[in-house]
Amino acid sequence: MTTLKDIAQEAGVSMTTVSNVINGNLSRVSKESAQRIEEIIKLRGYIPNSSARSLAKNRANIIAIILRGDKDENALANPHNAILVGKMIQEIQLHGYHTMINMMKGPEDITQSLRTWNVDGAVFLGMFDDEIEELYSVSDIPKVFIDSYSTIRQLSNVGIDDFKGGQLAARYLLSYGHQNIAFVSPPVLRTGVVHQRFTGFCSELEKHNVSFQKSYQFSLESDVKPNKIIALGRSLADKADKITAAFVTSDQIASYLIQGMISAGIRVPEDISIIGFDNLALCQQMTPQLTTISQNLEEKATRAVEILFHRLDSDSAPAESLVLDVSLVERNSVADKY
Amino acid sequence: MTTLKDIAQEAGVSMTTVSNVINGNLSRVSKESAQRIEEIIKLRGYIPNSSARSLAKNRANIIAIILRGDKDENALANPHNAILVGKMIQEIQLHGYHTMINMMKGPEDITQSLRTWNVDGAVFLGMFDDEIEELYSVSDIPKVFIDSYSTIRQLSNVGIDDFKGGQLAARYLLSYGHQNIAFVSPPVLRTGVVHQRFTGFCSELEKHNVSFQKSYQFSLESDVKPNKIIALGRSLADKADKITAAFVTSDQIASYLIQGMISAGIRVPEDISIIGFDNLALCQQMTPQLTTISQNLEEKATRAVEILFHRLDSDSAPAESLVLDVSLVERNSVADKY
DNA sequence: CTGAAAGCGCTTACAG
DNA sequence: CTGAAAGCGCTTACAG
Repeated sequence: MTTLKDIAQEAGVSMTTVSNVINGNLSRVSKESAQRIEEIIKLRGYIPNSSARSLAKNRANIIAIILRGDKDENALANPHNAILVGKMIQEIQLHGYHTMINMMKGPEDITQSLRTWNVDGAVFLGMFDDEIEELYSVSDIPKVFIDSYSTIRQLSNVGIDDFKGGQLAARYLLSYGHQNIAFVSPPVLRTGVVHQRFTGFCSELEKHNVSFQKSYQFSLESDVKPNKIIALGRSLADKADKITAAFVTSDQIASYLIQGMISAGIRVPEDISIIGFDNLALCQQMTPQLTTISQNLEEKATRAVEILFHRLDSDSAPAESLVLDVSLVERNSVADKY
Repeated sequence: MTTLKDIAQEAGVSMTTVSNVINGNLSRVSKESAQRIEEIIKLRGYIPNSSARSLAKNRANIIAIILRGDKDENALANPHNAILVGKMIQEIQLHGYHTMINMMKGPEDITQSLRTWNVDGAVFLGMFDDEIEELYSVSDIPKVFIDSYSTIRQLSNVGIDDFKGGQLAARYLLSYGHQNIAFVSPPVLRTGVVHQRFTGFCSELEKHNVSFQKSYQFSLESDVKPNKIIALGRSLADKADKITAAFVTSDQIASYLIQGMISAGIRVPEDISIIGFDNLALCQQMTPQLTTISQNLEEKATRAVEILFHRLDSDSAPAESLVLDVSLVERNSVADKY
């Protein structure tokens, strides 16, 4: 393996000089030396050893992406996460950094990975609010969160207007004459995201003097397995004489819910209208195509990385938080109340 | 930051001894020393510096996952890739290693990442056959490929029986009386996978004395955009008087194709039968639910990582290759020929 | 069972 | 514009 030392010897200069050209400090090197060194580097196929560099500089050129991974659940099987992660990797690469990925069980083992590699910064996905504080106390590298609601002051977060999303869904359904609307989601309390959507949804109903019935709220177990959702779809189908529409907080869940309804002989949207959330590709792959609240995942990813690098570039950079807009995308899963 | 040296001083022993207990060489340390050192490590929250270790040992405890990323395409937007990657990360973590992810443009920039970090091993996804050779020449760390068909001898690959997949699809369609069957896929030539499926498909037709018509083969541009697929679906719909079924080499493509057909007023499976490939969750989220050739992605991921670690554990380990089985999953997208 | 010391491949004041 | 040398935090023969 050829090292910096080899290059220096072959070029007849000191290691300092070689190091300077590698790091682009051309002001400290004569044009001729620089050129000669560049050539030799190319010729020998020299690649600097990042471990050595990281050790000397005390930083690694690595960004960590941390995914909340419940037990043996594959976090990337969720398209929402997969798209975010994929896009972030691309962006990180564009910045000339490397990406390390972790599925996190608890805050402890995360710090471990972060510190052991001198990771420069990290972005966290799907962290629960109570875990965030702990993360702050154990590690002081720049962090940005995606979709977290936390009371911590200095938190950098990129999220969407979940409250508005709930409002839009309610308003749209109301405009089609629906009053008896079910709300279907993962456990409301566990994440701020779902809670906000729920609150926005209810507030819009109230504004129109429609009261939301507690009994129309359906929270899935944290364990979101298709079978449970399909079963719920069937039981909603039984109530189709009362409930005429449902706001479902994710397209994924909506799709299975609809399958459950169909299998129970209920038609969407003729018998029950459904509106989803996310605007995944799935919406256009299913029948009926799904009306949904759209969020821009790619932008969410891009912005998160952008903010992280702002903070890396100057450690005095303030904590930025961003709330991206959402909008309603009309397709075929909502119809007039029968 | 507390270092190994700090621990050694506090424990009143040499760095050698501390290093030994950290690395589990307990045979070289007295029980008492070991215990005392462990305690101090815990107390101080000491975390070894991986860069330093990597530099000294010349290996990093990092596995790289390399994804083929066409230009600015998000490789993880494809569920097939996302599931594989997610599962591999989990497995790699279980082995106590860290995961680094790269979207690859060309073989050169990959070697760069691999070598600069002293990566221990790498798994490659979706590599084209011609790129593999180059990868072999530029880097000699253990590699395993997923779904590659290459003529290289010593290649470790985990794949599925694509040929059989094609056969199963053909046989099933034939059993429903279909003879005029379209074959829809990404460009056949570019990847061995699609080619094999096509060959298996044709061979089964031949066996039943049905000849496959060249004009029934539809290759999408390498640029697989939904709109193109939907357009193809519409044009297939026009031919529904001749073509009665289609074998589509991915569920993703099948779903859009069906949307195109539906929008053209053609029913699936009544007018045209469709069979997909992969058995993604999507199959159960769409209507009609998709009959497909099933492959076990999680196992593919697990096995790939397993093989990689075999080779890490003993460098004399032979190149293992694995061909996982496929099977047909019957759902509702295939019907008797009208 | 234990430790002194060289070495891994870089970077970075500092002096010139 | 250039270089000698210390230092980053570990591991590993080697000697005892």
